[in-house]
Amino acid sequence: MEPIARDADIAPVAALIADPTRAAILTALLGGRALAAGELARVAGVSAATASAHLAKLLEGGLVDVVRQGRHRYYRLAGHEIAEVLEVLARISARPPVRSLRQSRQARLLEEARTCYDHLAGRAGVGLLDRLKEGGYYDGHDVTAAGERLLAGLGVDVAGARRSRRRFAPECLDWTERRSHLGGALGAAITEVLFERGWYRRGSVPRAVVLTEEGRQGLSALFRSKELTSVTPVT
Amino acid sequence: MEPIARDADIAPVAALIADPTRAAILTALLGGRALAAGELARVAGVSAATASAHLAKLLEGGLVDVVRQGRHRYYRLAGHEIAEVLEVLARISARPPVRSLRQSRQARLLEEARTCYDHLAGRAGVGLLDRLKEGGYYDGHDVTAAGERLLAGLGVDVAGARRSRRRFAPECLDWTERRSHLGGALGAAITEVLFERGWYRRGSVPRAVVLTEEGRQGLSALFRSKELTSVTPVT
DNA sequence: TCCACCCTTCGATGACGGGCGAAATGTCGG
DNA sequence: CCGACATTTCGCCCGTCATCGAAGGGTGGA
Repeated sequence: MEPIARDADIAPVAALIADPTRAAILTALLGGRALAAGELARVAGVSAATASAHLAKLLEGGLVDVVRQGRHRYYRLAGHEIAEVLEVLARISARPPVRSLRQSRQARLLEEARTCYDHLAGRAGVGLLDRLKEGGYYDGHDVTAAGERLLAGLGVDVAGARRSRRRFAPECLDWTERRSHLGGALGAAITEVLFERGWYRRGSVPRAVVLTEEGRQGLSALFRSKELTSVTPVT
Repeated sequence: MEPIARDADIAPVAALIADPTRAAILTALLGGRALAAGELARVAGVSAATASAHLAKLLEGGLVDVVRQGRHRYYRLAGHEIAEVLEVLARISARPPVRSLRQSRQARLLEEARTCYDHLAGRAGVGLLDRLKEGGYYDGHDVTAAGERLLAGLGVDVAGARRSRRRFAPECLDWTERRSHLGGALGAAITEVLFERGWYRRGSVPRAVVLTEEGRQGLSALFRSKELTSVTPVT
């Protein structure tokens, strides 16, 4: 890891993302889960052969990892840096017009709550950060003493996250809300706990997640104030 | 500015960056200055006709702005969001091997001090943030009272930066140093003053900047501690 | 052992896009 | 109004790459 060099050349990596099929694959993987090659082919709307060729290129370029399990090959993003690139690109990309009712429903689900690789995003993610700040649990770049207690009570391994080589608790601009949610090692650790507790579960739409009834109660008890997400349920 | 949509499609923007010639043009513009079409053609190593075609596409895609001045057309990045995308891409891109002595000199200059669109980066940028933190002028996401005084004394319009719609003072991972420098509205405001005072001036290499003798003295007086940059001059 | 299934490799096809030179457009200085 | 210069537009060539069907290679279940 010795930085020896002159200007990085960003063109090859950009070229990997530039193909619509590969972009669809990468976006699907932003959900954080590893998906099988066949699923990815279906999501991207191409034949298995085509998807396989694309996955080979993404692998070669270091954008994805693969884990072989029996006759399946599960692909996932190669790390959070890759997810960050995709998110930043999304911020400056036009959002295509809504074409169908189904798409607009999916859009609303994604805006409400989704994973950004390994941490919570969308209104839910932004709202969570707001509550942490309002309650004096987070001061903009670190957890306060009160926050340390709150998160320990939930079962979040704050010390472990702090030990990570990754940035601890950076704010991360949400591309739908245009406001910050919590990213980094802490954001990932908290999100992990939210899933373990069953407060959120993965939705049917690839990257979407949904607040469960336990989650609604747990979070409102935790913060004793307004709802974490908008009151109107997304249908 | 109503976010209505479903998933953004990142492929078109990525495709704009994916061409090596366009990537060279965009990277050159990361210096923050507006450059004429002819200069960009030379930098990218293509004919004027080719560069023009690329610039038209970048313009169409909203990645660059153009300002016409007489028979010249000066192109510049369309905003700091674009610069952020390029920086994040650079972080996950391989750095090509050094081919010549001239390139390795340029590489060292860029690693020492450069602009990242509108704020200071490289060892100089990272060092500046370190000094601000060490001196208790910056607490990780905002300026302290002491910092407010220090910067006011320099002539930095902190209040103006705070009023900006842009994020005020986010830390920004430097892709050569792999540590943070100061970005956002405040990073830009400070960098502007550093240039106005002649503490830094633009170097011959596109994005590089160099510390002047006044700058060395001014900064060391300001922080009364170690040098802001490494002691060995870059030759 | 054989079949069903998942995935990759192979070979062929077709389209998209970057490249240049030459000519056209526009701008400045006289 | 004219010649020098910056930039764009035009026409053409050519390489690259996405795509698919069919065949091949592994893996798991019966």
